Amino acid sequence: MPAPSLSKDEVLDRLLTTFRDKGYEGASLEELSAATGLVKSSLYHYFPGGKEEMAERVLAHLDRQLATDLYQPLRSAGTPARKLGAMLDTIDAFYAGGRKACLLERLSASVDRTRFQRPLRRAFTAWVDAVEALCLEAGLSKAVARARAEDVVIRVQGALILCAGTNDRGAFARTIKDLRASVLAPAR
Amino acid sequence: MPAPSLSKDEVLDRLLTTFRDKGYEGASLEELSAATGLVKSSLYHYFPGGKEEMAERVLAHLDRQLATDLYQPLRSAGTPARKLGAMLDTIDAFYAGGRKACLLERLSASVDRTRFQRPLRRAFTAWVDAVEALCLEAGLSKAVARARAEDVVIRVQGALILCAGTNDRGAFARTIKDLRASVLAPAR
DNA sequence: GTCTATAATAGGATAGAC
DNA sequence: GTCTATCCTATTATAGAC
Repeated sequence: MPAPSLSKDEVLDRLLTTFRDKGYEGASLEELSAATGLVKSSLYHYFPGGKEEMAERVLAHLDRQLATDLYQPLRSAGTPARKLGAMLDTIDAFYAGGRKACLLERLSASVDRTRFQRPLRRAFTAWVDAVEALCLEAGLSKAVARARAEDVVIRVQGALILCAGTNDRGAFARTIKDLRASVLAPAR
Repeated sequence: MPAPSLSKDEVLDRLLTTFRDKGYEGASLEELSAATGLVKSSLYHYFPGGKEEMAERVLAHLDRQLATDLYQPLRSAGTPARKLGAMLDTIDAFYAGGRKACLLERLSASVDRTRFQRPLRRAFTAWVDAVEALCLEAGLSKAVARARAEDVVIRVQGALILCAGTNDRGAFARTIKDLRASVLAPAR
């Protein structure tokens, strides 16, 4: 009898993990197959467009996850400070304290990046926009809010790179800690 | 007659460009061959260890370049403020205002990254150390200097990611501008 | 929908002539 | 040192049975 297959979301989760860990070109169909338990031709059944379609669908999947887990809480009730803290907790957990890479970064660096340009831009912009709204809610000016929001994304991404490069998680922890204190601080 | 061959440094420069633009797994021998004008077996003559050795040697090449162009000026005569400005000018030019990726980031993200772990760590550490020394020279405390130095690398790397992801150079320009004003500022 | 089997090609690497 | 020619394997992708 056929093996119990994973739900679509679970398949996308596993593909996401593989793309994030190996990068787009580094993730072979063999590995994507092993990760999902689906043989190659089954993957083509779900994703007729092959690897590119897998990455695109994974990106859309991540977008939905982030909307639910990261952005939506920012728009809920609660003080800006508490919501910032919650977002940074989520980010810290999501990247396992700097141990895990970011899919957006991995796909931004892929050879086929132009194929993913639009969704990547959307994803990064959504993140910046959500933090900007939080900064505005906390009373910062439009210009400062935008800069602070961009800076959150920049420093999280940069810290992930430095951690991966030095094989030392310290920089990520310090960055998160610093962001907790600085993002909503009054403009000087 | 044999085509006039490139100097070793020129070969390494071209390989560097290819690895930086395509990433480690994205840079095929075909492309590395085209970039250098050397046929595949000629590349193996120079680099018997194949692609891995190419990347390692390119990394060492970059290390020498950075020592000369980025770190050495920081230790020369001049005020810390002027030297910071010069470093940021060099960085801005080196990454073409955010258009070009960073080789260190690309190799940190490669599947074979453990192979490059040691030189990558060395390279990132050298960069942080050089900026830290500048901060100390400017009178900042040891702890603040270290944090500021790490932050420079983190924000440059992060800004490159955000620019690549959003296809918009603005964030890189703003980051460089912000670093000019903030790196050596007195601790609050 | 899932599988086995296989095609078609690209990738990394080597042999050996000049 | 550089080339042509070739090998072997991995990779993407497809055909077709169940």
